[in-house]
Amino acid sequence: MQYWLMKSEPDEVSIDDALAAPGGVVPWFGVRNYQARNFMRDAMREGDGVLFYHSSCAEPGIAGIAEVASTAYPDETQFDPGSKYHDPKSTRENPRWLLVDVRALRKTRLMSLPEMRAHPELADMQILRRGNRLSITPVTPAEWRCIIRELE
DNA sequence: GCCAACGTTGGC
DNA sequence: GCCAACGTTGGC
Repeated sequence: MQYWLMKSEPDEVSIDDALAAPGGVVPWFGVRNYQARNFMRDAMREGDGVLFYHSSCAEPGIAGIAEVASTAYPDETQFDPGSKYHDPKSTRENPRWLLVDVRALRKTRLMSLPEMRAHPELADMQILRRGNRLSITPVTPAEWRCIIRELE
């Protein structure tokens, strides 16, 4: 059992959108970074805990709790010429990009970046590091417990 | 819209 | 394999 923080742009898929999906399950499409892909492919397992993070928006921060709902499988958007996630170099025989399904469990109050920074226990979180751009990052059990406690 | 940080690309 | 140029991310 591991824990993760996953960024989503709420204009694209917000925690409300995910909760409104059938069973609260959404495919985490659009990851186009090898490190993030490898986390999904090599380390994520069904039932892993997920902090649902809203990025590139007015109020960036943790907005909900979710869980990993599948192992990795090919991201269909890479094959769709009409998608902004289309990758002409990827083939169905050898797909370059994968995704996992994520099940939204509940919406929380927003835990903002400044609030996260104010917690000494969270000081080492990857999301808080300068220049961090990775859309999927591991969260330690201690960080997870701290955040869950704060959001209760 | 700015801009720092970082990943990717491609010429050599 | 180096590295400059370029594109993207994402908070502010």
